[in-house]
Amino acid sequence: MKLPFEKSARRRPSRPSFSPLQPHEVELAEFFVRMAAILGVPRSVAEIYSLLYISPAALDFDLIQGRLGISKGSVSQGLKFLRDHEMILSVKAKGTRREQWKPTPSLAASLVTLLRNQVLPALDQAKPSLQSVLDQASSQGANAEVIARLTQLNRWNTRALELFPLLLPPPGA
Amino acid sequence: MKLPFEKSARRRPSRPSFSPLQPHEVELAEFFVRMAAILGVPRSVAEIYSLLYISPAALDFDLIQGRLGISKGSVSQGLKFLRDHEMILSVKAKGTRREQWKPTPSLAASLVTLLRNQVLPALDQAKPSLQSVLDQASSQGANAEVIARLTQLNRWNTRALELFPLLLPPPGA
DNA sequence: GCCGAGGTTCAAAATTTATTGAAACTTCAA
DNA sequence: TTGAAGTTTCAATAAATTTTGAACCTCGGC
Repeated sequence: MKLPFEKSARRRPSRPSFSPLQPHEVELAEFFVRMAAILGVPRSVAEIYSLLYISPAALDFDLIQGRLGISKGSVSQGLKFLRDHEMILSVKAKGTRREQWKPTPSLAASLVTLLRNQVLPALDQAKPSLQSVLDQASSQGANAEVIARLTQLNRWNTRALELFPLLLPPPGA
Repeated sequence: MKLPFEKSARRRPSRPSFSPLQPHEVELAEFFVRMAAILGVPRSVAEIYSLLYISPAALDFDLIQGRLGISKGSVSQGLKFLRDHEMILSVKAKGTRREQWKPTPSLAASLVTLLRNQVLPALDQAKPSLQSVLDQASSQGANAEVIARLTQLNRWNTRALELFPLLLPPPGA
């Protein structure tokens, strides 16, 4: 299961004609990559975020691709992921067609959004299942302790569904 | 990155001579598997936990292996993981050599332990790196906004390291 | 409309992670 | 001690996830 910190951090070469990552940029990327890994977010996504995070100005598609030395596909998918979770913003300078990306102001808010998006649908989808599991267990005359556990699990699920939206309202709420 | 809920839940046959999982047992397992996946915990581990969770009595190694239809190695590693994160307890009946397993009383506490064990070492290891990143950025006269971001990241890291132990004291504290 | 810069898609390839099972280890009972 | 039940290890294999890149969109300007 990817026990803590084996030989991580294999580096990629930047594309020629783009400046390679500086040591401190690499170090920060490694930090983000490790944190992201806990939530199963792929390295390329963490690298993109990290680069935006440490860059003074917003970056465009080509620069990201060039400096990180990853494929167009990865950049596109990575930016999509980050966009979807509201972790980055586009700052399109007018008169140009290219998008420029920078991190959303609050990393904390970004994390909450990410978590919400990962956890909420799972809880939501689970709701009927959990009830059904409890019903089946009851009707089969299950042990009292098991019933208690399942009841609690249900209660939690419901409570979490109620609480999460309060923690950080979804966009447009 | 394992986008939410594709075709998950491929089932495994129980070993012959062990009763196959009941529908409600399967349903609960699917719930745990999905939740676990968010934290990158493998399906076999979640299945083991789920089975213990819904079983009226503590289960031994063979029963777990038989009913889930997984290998000895997986059972052993799964139990080790769950043990290491204090999510299960052994209830060895005296006069017998076999261990019997059941879930720790509080699932909530188990989760906190799991998180602590995954996150804390990462934060801890990151501390010097983050400081160094900040130093390098400063000495290279980085943009004020970037410095602010990095400073904040450092602050968070430190605060998290201080707070986590309070949330749930490590065993033996 | 047409063109091309700017991005997206998605099947195939590369990589990472999980699972298996046979061999090795431990421990208790006799 | 010895023997074998009970468990762990770990190299090999299987499965899952990520990355790549070439083909394919899409939109704004001409």
